[in-house]
Amino acid sequence: MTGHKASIPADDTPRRYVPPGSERPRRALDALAVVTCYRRGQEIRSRQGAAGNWYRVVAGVAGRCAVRAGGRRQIVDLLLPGDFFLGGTSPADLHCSVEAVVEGTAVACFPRERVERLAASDPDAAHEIRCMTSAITRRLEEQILILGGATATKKIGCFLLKMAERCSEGETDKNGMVLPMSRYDIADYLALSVETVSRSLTELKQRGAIALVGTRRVRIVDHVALDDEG
Amino acid sequence: MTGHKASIPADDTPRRYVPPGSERPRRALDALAVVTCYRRGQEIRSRQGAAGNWYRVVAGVAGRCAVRAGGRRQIVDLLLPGDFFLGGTSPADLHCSVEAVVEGTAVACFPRERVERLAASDPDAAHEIRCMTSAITRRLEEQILILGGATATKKIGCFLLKMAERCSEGETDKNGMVLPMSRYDIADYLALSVETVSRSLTELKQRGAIALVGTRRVRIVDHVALDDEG
DNA sequence: CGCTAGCTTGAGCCTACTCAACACGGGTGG
DNA sequence: CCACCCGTGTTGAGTAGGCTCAAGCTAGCG
Repeated sequence: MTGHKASIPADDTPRRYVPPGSERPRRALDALAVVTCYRRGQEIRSRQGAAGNWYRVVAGVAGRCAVRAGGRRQIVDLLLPGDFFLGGTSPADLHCSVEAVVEGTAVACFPRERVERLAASDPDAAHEIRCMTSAITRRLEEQILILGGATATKKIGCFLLKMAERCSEGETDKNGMVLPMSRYDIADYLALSVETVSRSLTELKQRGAIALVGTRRVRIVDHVALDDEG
Repeated sequence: MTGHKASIPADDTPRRYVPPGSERPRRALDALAVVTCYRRGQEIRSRQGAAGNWYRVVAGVAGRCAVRAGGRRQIVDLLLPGDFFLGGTSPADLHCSVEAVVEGTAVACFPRERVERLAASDPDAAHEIRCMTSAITRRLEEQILILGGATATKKIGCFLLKMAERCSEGETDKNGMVLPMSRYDIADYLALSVETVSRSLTELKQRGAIALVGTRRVRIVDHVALDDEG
């Protein structure tokens, strides 16, 4: 497998982030947000009480990472802008952290107690929290289906479809989407080796299922060929 | 892979279940429960509105199953007594169902609207619901870690450890635990072939990491040997 | 210019899948 | 009772897919 050691970046402290004007507050929850900006590879963790805080990715990409025995990294959950996640409550014993996958990832933090209090007083907010958790569950289940896939090429295919659908807000796919992560990150996300990721992508390209512009930009040509049976 | 087609059992309708005396009502939620008993392989689905109901396994084992192109079954989430799950909100397009893994699996159903109403009025119940969802999330994340494991033997090892810890309530492991599922089910749960599951178990036995009594009863001898690096 | 990080490609090996055969136990029906 | 079947589990032989190791290639940057 990869064995891609978690790269420790320059350790300047995360700096407070000024929310851009395009991000308008939408819900009662947003009043609680504290947005912070992280460098690539930097660990995302609030300064106040570690456990149970809610987070939302505002920009960039984050990943919940576990490090296995042997130094292999696994990205358990990949978080794109708009995705919520719960910090601190890691899978049991496994050493698990959340880190920024791309430079300048901005993450909003919602302190646990304040969320709890808001949920207790505001039924709408409570309902929204339940929707957030069900979105998390759906992501994880889809990831399980991808990981259970038979071959590497099918894993990559499903991954690309899922990413296209998750990235599609913003720029519609005239020229395809930009993969927001390196081959190494994809490998750690799909439990493959980097070489296999690269080979599968070139195979899909030669098959005519996708088109690659540079290394990061992907345009999906044949959706059916990427689906579970290709 | 397995290709173990979902076996269709005799289709008598699920019959109402009389809760045994040992199950005392513990929470406000339990007042909403309707317990039903299912035969092995039978699909678990409430007669009233399909989507969004809460469930809890009372006895037996249930599994959230997806069927891939090619007929392969994958058990996305394995549910033991005490585990909650949310019905209906399947992973997107994939045809997904919940079915009883062992004969006589009893499942309590909590109708969606009533749970919602209870959550809106009772902060304690709302908090408990949040705990249930975080338990679901933890299960799924651990499953992702297992599926991302390098070799089949490590997958099986982690699976056995996890099962031992989840089954440990009740009979402590004097003579080990009883695996509540067939090799086929384990294969579909870990995305392996049945033969590989069988081979890995015998390998672990010969290595002295586990002891097998018959086919279903497993006693874990060397916990460390089963952990991620063996 | 050299360095590094990211990406690709090749060669060889090893693991897990496939196909196949067989053992075993519990049904069911003659 | 035995014969038979079916579901389950194990084991073997051969194959194919992915990992490892290794080399080379590009782009960005000091």
